[in-house]
Amino acid sequence: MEAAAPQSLTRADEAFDCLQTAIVKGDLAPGEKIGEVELCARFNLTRGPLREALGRLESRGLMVRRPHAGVKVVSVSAQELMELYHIREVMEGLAARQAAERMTDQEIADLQATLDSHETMIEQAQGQAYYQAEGDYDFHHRIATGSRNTKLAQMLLGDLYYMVRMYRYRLSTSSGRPHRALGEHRRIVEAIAQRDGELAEFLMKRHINAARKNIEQKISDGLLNI
Amino acid sequence: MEAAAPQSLTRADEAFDCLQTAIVKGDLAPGEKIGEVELCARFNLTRGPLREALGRLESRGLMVRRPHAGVKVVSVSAQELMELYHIREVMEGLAARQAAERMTDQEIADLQATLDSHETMIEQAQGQAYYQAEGDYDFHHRIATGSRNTKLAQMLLGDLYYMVRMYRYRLSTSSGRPHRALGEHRRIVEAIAQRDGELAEFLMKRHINAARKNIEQKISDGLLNI
DNA sequence: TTCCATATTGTTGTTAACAATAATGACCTT
DNA sequence: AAGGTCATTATTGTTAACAACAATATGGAA
Repeated sequence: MEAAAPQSLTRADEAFDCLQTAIVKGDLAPGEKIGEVELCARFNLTRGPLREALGRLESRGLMVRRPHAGVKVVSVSAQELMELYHIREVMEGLAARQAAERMTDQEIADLQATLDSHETMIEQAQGQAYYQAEGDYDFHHRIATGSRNTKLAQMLLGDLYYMVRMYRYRLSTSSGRPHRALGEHRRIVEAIAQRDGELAEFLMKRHINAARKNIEQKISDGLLNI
Repeated sequence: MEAAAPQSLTRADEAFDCLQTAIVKGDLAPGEKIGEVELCARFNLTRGPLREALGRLESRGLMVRRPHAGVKVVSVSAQELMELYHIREVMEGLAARQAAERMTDQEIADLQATLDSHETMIEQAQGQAYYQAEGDYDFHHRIATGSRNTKLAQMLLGDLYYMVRMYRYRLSTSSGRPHRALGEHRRIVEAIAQRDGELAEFLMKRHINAARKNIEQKISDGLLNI
């Protein structure tokens, strides 16, 4: 399929993207044992690039692979999901602090404008939580890159977010508390605009902590079955 | 070479380990462009498993690979090394906090015993900083696994430590302040033994922060050329 | 009927040959 | 002489065939 071939992208990269999005979207169910040839057929690939992609996925913790026994999508327990949020809390706290020190004024202005558009989206389509989820992702994405900490951004964007998003799709948008989250986003950006790194870190940590407790609550109420 | 074939380990894993240690030890210089066939010859591999290992290394940020242009070991600037320490600070702080909550009494006792052996090592072989470096690695390794946070341990042990160790070898043991570091280790373990997570987190963050400033100082003094 | 051993089968791991692309050098033009 | 363009070459990316291993099913014995 060379319909949407962007640029000189290798087949292995293609395979990697395909599989990653498939996992995140839930097209490949966690725990499901899946053969290589079946994957090849499903994504129009050959085993060489597929294997390379599989290795990368495994290295990122999205798949587990026992020698000669096949691969399967990793299944994360509720407990492990909470652990992911604990990691996010400290790492994104750091990202917010460094972003407050390093983002350009232009970037901060753009970020504020983004929040405005998120607000109108939420008001217009209340209930359509999809935009909120995307907006939330966009917000955290910008903070991560704004930290100018290459490795930090790489770990957040390349590792953690994919695992979290994997559950976002299944839980149909994590929080369901769009207004409150947006308010918290605004306060974080205000702190960044004032170049108050400590405050930005504190607010970001509290923000993610709140999100974690929200999910924890839902799970204990039996509203979410992971 | 089946001289030291431990167990049913796939060739790709073998290749991955070989390359990773070669990078960490400095046998593969950063920035050096190296061909696949040359790597195959050097490590007695074929291109299939090598390629898979290369993909994993790239995904972990230890190598960069431009399509059709070859691979090269990533070269990290002094600034980026400092960023790694910032990340370690928050992540290992979290690890220490969770370790204080979750390590077994036995594990804590073992950890204390390990510190004792480190102390005798330092006293006996003052100057032989290698053991100190290994001991330091061992200490942080135990805390990471003791957190019972799978993903956190994976990120620390699988990603960050390798990049840091890569420079340890080049700088011939980072700190050169063994006694002070050991004292800090002791206080951290004390906090863990008392199940004081907050204190353990605080002490661990301060410990890594001190290590970072130590290196920063050496760099600004021109004692280290990265 | 249940348990174990064995052979089969289907899978993964590996290898080597093939094709495509980018780097390199020579030649021509300005 | 300097710059650019084109052909060559060497490297990477890909493919398909081969080998090895593990899971499974079948048959027999207790």
